[in-house]
Amino acid sequence: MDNPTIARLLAETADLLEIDGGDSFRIRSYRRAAESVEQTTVDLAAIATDTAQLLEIPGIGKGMAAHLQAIAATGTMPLREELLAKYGASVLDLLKLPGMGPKTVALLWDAAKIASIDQLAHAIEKKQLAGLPRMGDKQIEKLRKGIEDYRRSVGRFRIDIAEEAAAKLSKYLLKFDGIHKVSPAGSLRRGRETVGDLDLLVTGPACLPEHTAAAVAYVAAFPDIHDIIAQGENKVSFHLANSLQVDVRLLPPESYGAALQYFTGSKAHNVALRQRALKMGYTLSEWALARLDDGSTVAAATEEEIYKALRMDWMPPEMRENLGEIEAAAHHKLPRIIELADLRGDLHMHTTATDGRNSIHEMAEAALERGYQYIAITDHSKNMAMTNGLDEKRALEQIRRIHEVDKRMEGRIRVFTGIEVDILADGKLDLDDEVLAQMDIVIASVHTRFEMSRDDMTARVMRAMENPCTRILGHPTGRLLLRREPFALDMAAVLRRAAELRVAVEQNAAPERLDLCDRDLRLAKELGCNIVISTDAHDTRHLAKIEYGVRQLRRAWLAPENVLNTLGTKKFLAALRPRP
DNA sequence: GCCGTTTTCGGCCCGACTGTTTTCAGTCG
Repeated sequence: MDNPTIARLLAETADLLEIDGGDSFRIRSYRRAAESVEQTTVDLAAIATDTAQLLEIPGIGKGMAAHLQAIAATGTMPLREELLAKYGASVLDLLKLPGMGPKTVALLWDAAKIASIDQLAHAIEKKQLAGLPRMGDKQIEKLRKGIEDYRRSVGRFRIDIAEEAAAKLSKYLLKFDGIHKVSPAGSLRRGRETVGDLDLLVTGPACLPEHTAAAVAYVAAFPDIHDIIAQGENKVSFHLANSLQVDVRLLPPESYGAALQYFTGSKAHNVALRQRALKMGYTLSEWALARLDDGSTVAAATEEEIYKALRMDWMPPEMRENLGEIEAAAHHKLPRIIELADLRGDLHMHTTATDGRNSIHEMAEAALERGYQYIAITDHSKNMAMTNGLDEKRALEQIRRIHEVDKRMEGRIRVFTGIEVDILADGKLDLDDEVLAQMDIVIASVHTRFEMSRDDMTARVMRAMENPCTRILGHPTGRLLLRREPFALDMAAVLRRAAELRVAVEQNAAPERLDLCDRDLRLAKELGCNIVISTDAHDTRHLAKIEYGVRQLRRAWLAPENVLNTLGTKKFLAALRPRP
C-alpha cells in the first residue's frame, strides 16, 4: 500500500472520530499523522515492521506506529473498522457538502439515522429536517444546493490524481517485453482540470494483432486493479481502488497516431475533423485516415502525418476543443501558446513563518534550480489565524529576513518581499496599509469562506482591489476544485476593473485550485488583464505543480505576452501596478 | 494520540463569518 492511501485511511479515521465526538486533540494527532505520512519520503509499507524507524517520523508515536503496522499488514486498522461498522462508509461523503461538518453529520445521524448523501436528499425532499436544531430554511436550501453540486462533480477526478495513476501504470506497462510506448490520451492529455476516466494507449511488438494475449494478461495483472470491467483482445478496462476507471488499449505501431488523435479528442474537435476529412474524400477513424474510394491508408502512424494529410498544422492537445483551432491550423495561423520554459518566476509561496514547510532560503534555492529569475515570498497575514498568520510586527520582521536571503543569493535569483492578505467583510485588507506599502508583492486573496450574494461578494472584491497596496488579486474565484462550485462573483466586472487598476489576476496552479477556469482565462485575456501564474507552494516540491497551471493557460490559448511572470525581473516589476 | 519534559502528565493554532441563536454553535481557512 502506498503512502497517499495510508494517509487517506488515517484522515478518514480522524473524520469518523470527529463525527463520533472523540477528543479533539486525539483527532488532531490522527490528522497530523496523516500529513506526516503524506510528506515523508520513506515508503511506509516497506519499513512498517521496523518500529524504531516509524517512530522517527514526526507525529508518529507508539499508538500510531501500531496503527500503521496494522494497516500495512491488513489494509485497515481496528479503530477505523469499528467506526465504519457503526456509521457506514458513506457518512464520509456527507462531510464533503459545503457547510456540513462533523457536528451536523452527528446531529443528522442521531436525529434521523441519516448516513449518506442519498438519505439526506431523501429527508430534505420529505421535509423531515424541519424542526431539527440549527436547521432553518436557509440551511436546508444550502444543503439541497450542495447535494446538487456534489452530484454534478462526482465521478470526475482531479488531473493530478489521474496523472499519478497514469504514471504508475505506465511504469508497470513499460516493464513488459514488447511494450515500447505508453501515452495517456483523453482529457488528461488535453490538460483538463478534471478527467472522467483514464485512457492509456500502448504500442510495441506485443500489441500486434493476433499476438496480444500475453500483453493483455500482463495488463490485467496490474496489482492496483480493484475490479476488471472488460478484458478483450486489445483492450482492458478496470477500476482502481479510488474507483477511477482506466481503459488500456493495445495498438499496432502503424495505427498508433490515428488512435492517439482519435482518443485524445475532444469529441467536438474530432467531429469537425472527420467532416473536414469527408470533404477531402477521406474517412478518419481510430485506425487510419483512409481514402473513401478504395479504402487505402493515407496516414495512420503519427498524428503529424494525419493533420498534414488534412492540410493542417499539428496542434497541441490542449487546443483541441473545436474553438477555432481547426480553422487556424488549416490557415497555418496557430498562435504560439505559453510553455513552462517561458516562466521566469513564481509569485506566491509560503514558508515556515506560517504554514509552509521550508525556509525562505530553501524556497529560493529550489526556485533557482527550476531556472527562475525571481520569486516572491507571500506568507499568510494574521486573519488566517490557524496558519500562524503574520501580524504587522511579524510582517516587518519577515521583510527583513527576506531581504537577508535576497542579499545572500547574490543576484543569482531575486527574492521579493510579499504577503497574502485576507479580504475582510468590508473589503478592507487585514493588515495596516503602512506595512503593506513596504511589500513588493501584496496578494489580496479571496478565501472560500465567503458565502454572500453575488453583488455583495463582487463589491467586496472590488473594494479590495481599490486599495493601492493590492498588486495581485489572489484566488480570484475562491474555488476549490471538486469540493464546491466557484463562488458567485461577477467575474467580467472584476476582471475589467482589475485591468483598469492594473491589479494582476492570479491563476493558482495548484491542481486543487486552478482558480480561473478556461472561460475566465479567455475573458481575462480579452479584457487585457495582467495575468500571473503561481503555485501557492507550501514546500519546495510543490513548486513543480506550476505545470498544471501552465496547461490551463495553454487551454485558453494564452501567449507568453499575456502572462506577466514571463517577463524578466525589471520588466516584470515595471509592468506590475506601481507600489503606493 | 503526540510531545517534551516538569520523568508522569499537561498542553496541544485561533479569528471571522453565518445562521440561528436572544448570547452562541458550527464551519472554514
